[in-house]
Amino acid sequence: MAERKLNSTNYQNQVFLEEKCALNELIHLLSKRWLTEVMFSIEEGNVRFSNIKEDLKYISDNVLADRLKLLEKYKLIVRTEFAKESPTRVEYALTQTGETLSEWLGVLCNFAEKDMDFST
Amino acid sequence: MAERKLNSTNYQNQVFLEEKCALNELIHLLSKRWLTEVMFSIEEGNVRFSNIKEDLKYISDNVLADRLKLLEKYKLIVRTEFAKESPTRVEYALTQTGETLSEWLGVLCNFAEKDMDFST
DNA sequence: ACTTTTGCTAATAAAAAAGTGAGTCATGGC
DNA sequence: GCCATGACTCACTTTTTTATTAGCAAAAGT
Repeated sequence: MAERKLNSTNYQNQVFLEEKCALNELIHLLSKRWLTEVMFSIEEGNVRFSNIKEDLKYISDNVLADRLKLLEKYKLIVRTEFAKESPTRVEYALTQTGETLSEWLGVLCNFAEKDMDFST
Repeated sequence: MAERKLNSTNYQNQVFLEEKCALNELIHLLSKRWLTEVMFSIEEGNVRFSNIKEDLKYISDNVLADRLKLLEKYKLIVRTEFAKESPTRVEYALTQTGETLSEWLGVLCNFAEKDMDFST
C-alpha cells in the first residue's frame, strides 16, 4: 500500500526484532487490521471478494485487496481465477498452513477470552 | 502515550473488531513493538528497568516505560517497588497469566519458524 | 553543595497504517 | 453504443504509532 523508509530507526528496529525471532514477523502480519477476520471469513465460506466485503461490513476495498494479497503472499490462502467467466470470478481458500494458523488463533482466542481482562 | 480520536473511523473499526472477538484485542496489544520482547526479557531474569533496557538495546526509555505499563495494566507482569532503598529499586515479574501467554507465544513462535516462510 | 543513579514523564517530530473517493478493465446483456 | 458487474488499483488525507530529546525527584556518595 505504501513504502517503508529503509533508513529510518523505525524500520531498522522492526528488522532487528524480526531477525531476533520469527514471532515478531508473524505478529506484525497478524496485527494488520482485518487480516485475521478475512481469513476466518474465507474459512466460513465467504470465498469471493464481494462475499468477504459484505461479511466484514466496514472493511474498505483497498484494505481488503491488500489483506488478500498479504495472505496469498505468505501462503495462508490460495487464489483461483475463473477467467472464462465474465466478469472474471475469483475464489479464495485457506491453505493447510492457513488452517493450522487458524487453529492456533482459536486457541489464543480462547486464552484471550478466559484468562485476559480487557474490561478496563 | 498519545490519545486516540474516539470519533474516527479508524478507532470505530478497531472497536468493532474488538467487540467481535477478544483475539483482536490481544493481537492489538501484542503488536505493540517490543512488548513481547519485554515480557521475554523479564522472564529471562532482566527484572529491572535498566536490565531490560540493556537487554533490548535499541528500545527507548519512553517506549519501555509504556510497554511496562501496558503489561502491568493487563496483569501480565507485576511491579514491586523497594522504596526504602535509594534510588528506589523497582522489579518486575511475570504473573501466572503472563507465564501462560508466554507459553502460547512459544508455540506460535515455533509455528512461525517451521510452517511460515518469511524469506521473501 | 554538587553530582550521580534509577525509573521514569512530557513535548514534539517522523514514520507507518488505515480510510476516502474515484477510476480501471474486460466482458456481456439491453 | 451504453451501462452494469466483479475484482480490484491509485492518489491522497487522516489517524495512530514510534522515535528523539530533554527533563524530573529523592536520596546517597564525594
